[in-house]
Order: sequence, then structure tokens, then C-alpha cells
Amino acid sequence: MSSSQPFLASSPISPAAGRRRKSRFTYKHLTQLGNSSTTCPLRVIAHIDLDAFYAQCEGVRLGIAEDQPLAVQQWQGLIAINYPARKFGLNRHINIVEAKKLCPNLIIQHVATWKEGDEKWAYHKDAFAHIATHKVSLDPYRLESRRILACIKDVLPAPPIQRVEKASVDEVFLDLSAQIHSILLERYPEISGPAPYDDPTEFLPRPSTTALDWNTDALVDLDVSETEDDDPDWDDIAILLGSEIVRLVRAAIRERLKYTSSAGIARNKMIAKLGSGHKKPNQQTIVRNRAVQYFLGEFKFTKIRNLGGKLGDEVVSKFATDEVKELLSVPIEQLKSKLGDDTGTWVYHIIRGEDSSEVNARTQIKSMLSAKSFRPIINTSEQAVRWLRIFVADIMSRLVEEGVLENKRRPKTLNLHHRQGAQMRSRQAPIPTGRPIDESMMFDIAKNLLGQIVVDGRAWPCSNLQLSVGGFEDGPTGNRGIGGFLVRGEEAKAMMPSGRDTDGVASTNDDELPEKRRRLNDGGIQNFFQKGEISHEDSAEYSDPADHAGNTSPVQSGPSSDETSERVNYDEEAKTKRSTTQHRGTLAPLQQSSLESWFCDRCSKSIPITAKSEHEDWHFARDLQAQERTTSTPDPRSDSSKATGHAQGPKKTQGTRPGNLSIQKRIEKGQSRLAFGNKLS
DNA sequence: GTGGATGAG
DNA sequence: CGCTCATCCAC
Repeated sequence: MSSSQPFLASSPISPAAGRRRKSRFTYKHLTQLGNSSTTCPLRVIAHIDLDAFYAQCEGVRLGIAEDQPLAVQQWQGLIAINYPARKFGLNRHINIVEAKKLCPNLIIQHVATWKEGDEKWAYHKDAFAHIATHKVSLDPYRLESRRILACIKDVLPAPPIQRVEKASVDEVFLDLSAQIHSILLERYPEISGPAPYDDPTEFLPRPSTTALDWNTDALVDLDVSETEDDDPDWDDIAILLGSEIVRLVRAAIRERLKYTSSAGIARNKMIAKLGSGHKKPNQQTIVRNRAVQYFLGEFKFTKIRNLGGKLGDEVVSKFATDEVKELLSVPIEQLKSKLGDDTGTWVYHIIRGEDSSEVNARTQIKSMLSAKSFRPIINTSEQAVRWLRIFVADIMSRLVEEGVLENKRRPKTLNLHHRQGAQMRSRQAPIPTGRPIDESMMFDIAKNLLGQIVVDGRAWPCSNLQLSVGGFEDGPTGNRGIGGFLVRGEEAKAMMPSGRDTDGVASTNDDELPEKRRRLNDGGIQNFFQKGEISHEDSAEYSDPADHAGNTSPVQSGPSSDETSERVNYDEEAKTKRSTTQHRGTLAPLQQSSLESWFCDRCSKSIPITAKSEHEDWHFARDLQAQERTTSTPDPRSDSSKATGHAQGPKKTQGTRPGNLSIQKRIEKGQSRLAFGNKLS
């Protein structure tokens, strides 16, 4: 039974089908809809998925006819196959010659690649021949993804009504609740007034509509036990409105940018996602609330997000089934005892179609990675350093493309992953604040990280290297909260209490804050890019000298306590200049001795390896002094209780990894670093 | 905060 | 398959 959703199957007043005079939903539910509350039973979520995205990108780029079979090649494999080609039985795990055999008419396009020394990726002829010297670039697809995202945002109402979450390069979630709420009030005056007796628990009147035009959308069938003859209620109206919105969004993407997409519309992210995959390509699927049970029952639960991997396997083996239908009969207590309380509870609810995870109004990435699997494997630091140059150039150009400079976001850490056979190691270092990021700085840090891995031993031969930047959202927290700075979007959100209230207060979308909120009463926005000397040629355009406010917060301490802070000029003029400024970084020539000097992250300088300990001691002493000056604020930042329960996903059960085989030597270093860190914190 | 693992596409 | 991106967790 659907006892888990009392508002669906049984209502406090649940007379014969079609005879109810009241809706199953209350005025409170309607208000929740306007708030995009994650618990609102009228909620409408959409998932839009571009069809065979990489293949479509190439088709659009090359002007290839849409019915032409087309596949995208990456080295020897195919990573995307368009729908015309799929009719020939092509799939992703097939090689080039087999594909050609099955479909002689197939067009195969290799992805773009980066070549060492080039300042940009390009579509190279005969790319496969250069596997040893090029790395693939997915930039073309990221760029198209951005255009599509912009298109979606353009056709939807402005934030905060608009809520768009970029789920991957070719997928978005939309929370249409708030928009639908305003449409409902507009179109149905009978519910636009206040609740009778001002009592929000009063039930709404029934919709005046008696039959809905479900258009040509794929409507998920109902189980025989469900009642189709029931008159539509407000959840049906809401989801139909959602479907109309999605139709418009998809049409805009289609007409403006030539891309087809598929979509699912449902009451939560999980069902919407399953729905978008139900009918492809170029179709949309509505999963009404009353159809959820039946729709979900037909699936293997390993198709549900988070159950596609080891957790799913574990559930399969512990309950001897992979079907949702079977698992529904397992009592929650048994799920909890076999999977752990949190995971068991999460599984219990998710297979019943309950998912209250929110659509995060987030479209910006949090990390960026450039990687290469070596074929053949490489054996020297020389080779590795050459790849680092490519990685750095790649990441740098993507940083510029992302507009991170304009948005006042910048990565905080640089990370180098290294693989030797099955052994994976990584080292990361902070990206020094106080001056603009450029290629030579990143290259220096990357070389240093490589050095750290190399001196640990067992570095060669190396089969894979990845360089990444991360920690995009965090500016320096040291100055916050003191001057009452109003910060932008993501940062403001990060400062909010972690738990949303039960009615789901709309969170701030950072992307398009109104101008009046950008401009502060008198505070200015803390610009954490231009602390210290201004060396980058763009810098003069960022800061407003007349606006200088020496910030001498005592929290800001350490080796860089003498930094000054500048405020940002948000004039449109400056904005234009900024966005048109081109990045043209140049790398210093490769140095033979690069691994013999040591790069100090603290002051961003290269130090002879022989002077390393002395230099570190100097920092240590300086840190101690700084700490003594600032022994005030306790700052309990630990209590960020993320008790979101199962709303966001299953809680991982205990690691139970097979004992870590890594070397004990590491412990020395780890402990010494830990001790050092403790003194600082 | 760091390094490793999982999971998705 | 190879390349990304996000999240979680023990340390």
C-alpha cells in the first residue's frame, strides 16, 4: 500500500472516486509549493538529458544530417553513439572496426586533443596516431553545455523562482515548483485567496478542470489497482504545467541551438531522472504521483541512483533479489539490521519513490581535472613534467573560460594524482593567495607536487597522471563577519545554517543577484584576489583605489598578515573590460633542475633544497608568534552537523577496506606534519 | 585539511 | 574504455 504517502491514496475525506468536493491538498501545501519546499506533495521536478550529447555536439559542429549514423571516438574507443547509429546495434563497448562492419555508413569523429606547446586544443587529423603525445580535450562539449545551460536559464523566470542544477555535462535538474505556484494562483482564482478562517490546514477546493489534456507526452501507465477515473487533483495540474514548461525549454534548446533532449517530470529528482530515460530520444515523460508506485516497481533497484555500484551489489546479495518489487516486501527493520540504520532507512524510502533531496541552484563547478593515461607508460620525471605543462595550460585556459576571474571565484588547492599499476598516490598543495593565478605559478606548484611523489619512491613506471584544482568556493574566511560584508551567492549560501527549515526557505541563487544586492550599502565586497601587490595586468581594472579600506582584522594572521585588501568595482564598464581581457600566459622554459629546488607554498618562492629545513623553521617560528597574538576567538567551526539524514543519499556504512597496504614510512611524515598543523590551529 | 574510495555519466 | 566531476570518510 501507499501508506507512506497518505496524501496520495487516502485522504481524511476520501469518498467515492470523483465525488470529493475538496482536494487532498491544503493551503499549506500550496504555500510550500511557492517555497520549493522539498517535502511539498505538489512539488514538480524535471530532469533534462541531452540525447547522445557528445555525438550531437559533433553533428551540430560539422553540420551533419541528423539521420546520419555518427559516433565519437576517443583513441581506440567510442564514447558516444547517436541514435541513428544505435539502430545498427552499436554500443559503447565496441571498437572501431566492429562498428564499421556493423554500420559501413558510420561517420566517426575523434575528440579534440591538446598537443604540448599549443595554446589551445584542436581537432587534429589522424588523432589516434598521436596518442603518445596528445591528451584529449572535452572542452568543446563543456562549451556547448554552457550555451545550453544559458539557454535554459534564459527561458525560465529569473531566480529565485528559477532553480537549475547542473547535474553533469549533459544533464540538468529543474525545480519548477515556485514557477508553477505562481501560474496556479494566476489561472485558478479559487485558490489564490487566503485560507478559510486563515487556517492553512484547510483543504483546497478541487480544481475546476474536469479533464486534462495530457498532450502527446508519454504518460506512464497506471497499475490496474490505481484509479484513472478519479478527477484530477492539484498535483496532476501542477505536473502538467511542469510538463508544458519543460516542453518550452526543450523547444528553445532545439530551435536556438539545434539540440534534442529527453526529459522526465515527476515529484522528485529520483523519479524525474528515471523518467527522462524512459523514452528517448527527443521525448518527455510524465510520472504522475499516482503512477510512481507502478513505474518504480518495474525497475531493478540497481537502476536507482546510488544503488548502481557496490552498495547495490551488497543489497542484491543480502536480499537475493535485484527487483524493487521484491524488496518492497522487506520490512524496514530487516533493511536496517542488514544494511545499517541509515542505509536501511534510505533504501526503504527510496524504493518507495520518496526522495526529498533538493535541487541545488548551482551551475558552477567545484573542481577541475586534467588527466592522461599513458600508453605506453612513462618512466622519467622529464616526461612527467612535460605532461604537467599540458595539464597546467589546459586547466588555466578552462579557468579563464569558466570566467572564474569575473566571478571572483578561484581555486584554493592544486592536486596531483599519480598511478603506478594499482598503486594510486596523490599530493596536494594550497594555491597561494595574494596574486593572480598564472601558468608559471601553477606549473611550479605542480612540479613540486611531482617532486614529493617522486621522492617517496616507487614512482616509475607511471601509467596515469592527473592534475586538478579545487576548493573553488572558499575565499579567505578571515575577514568575514566583522565588517558586515555582504557576500555573493555561493559564499552567502555557505554561510547559511546548514539545515533548511522544514518549509524549505528558498536559497539564494548566486548567478544573477540583483545589482542592488551586489552593491553594498557601504561595505563593498571583499576581493580576495587582489591582496598584496598587484602584478597582473588586469589588476588595475579590478580595484578601485578610492575605495581602499585597510582591513586589519585580528583573525587574519600568519605570514601574510600585512596584506592589504581592496574592494571591487562592479561598474558595468569594468565588467566589460574584465570579460574581454584575454589570458595569454607564458610558461618559463622547462628547467632541468626543477626537481632539485623546493617550492615553498607559504611564500610562493623556490628555495634550494638544501635550505629547506631552515626555511621551514623560519615559518614555524613566525607562525608561533602570529598565534600568540591571536589567542582570542575560540571559533567553534566544528559543529556543522550535517545530519541531513537520508535526504541526500545513503549514508555509507563503515569503510571495511581491506587493510591499507601503504608503507609505514608515511607515518613519520604524516605525524610530523600533523604535529606541525596542530600547533597552528 | 589530506588522501583514498565510491559513484555517476 | 578514458576522462571528468562530486561526495564521503578515516586519518
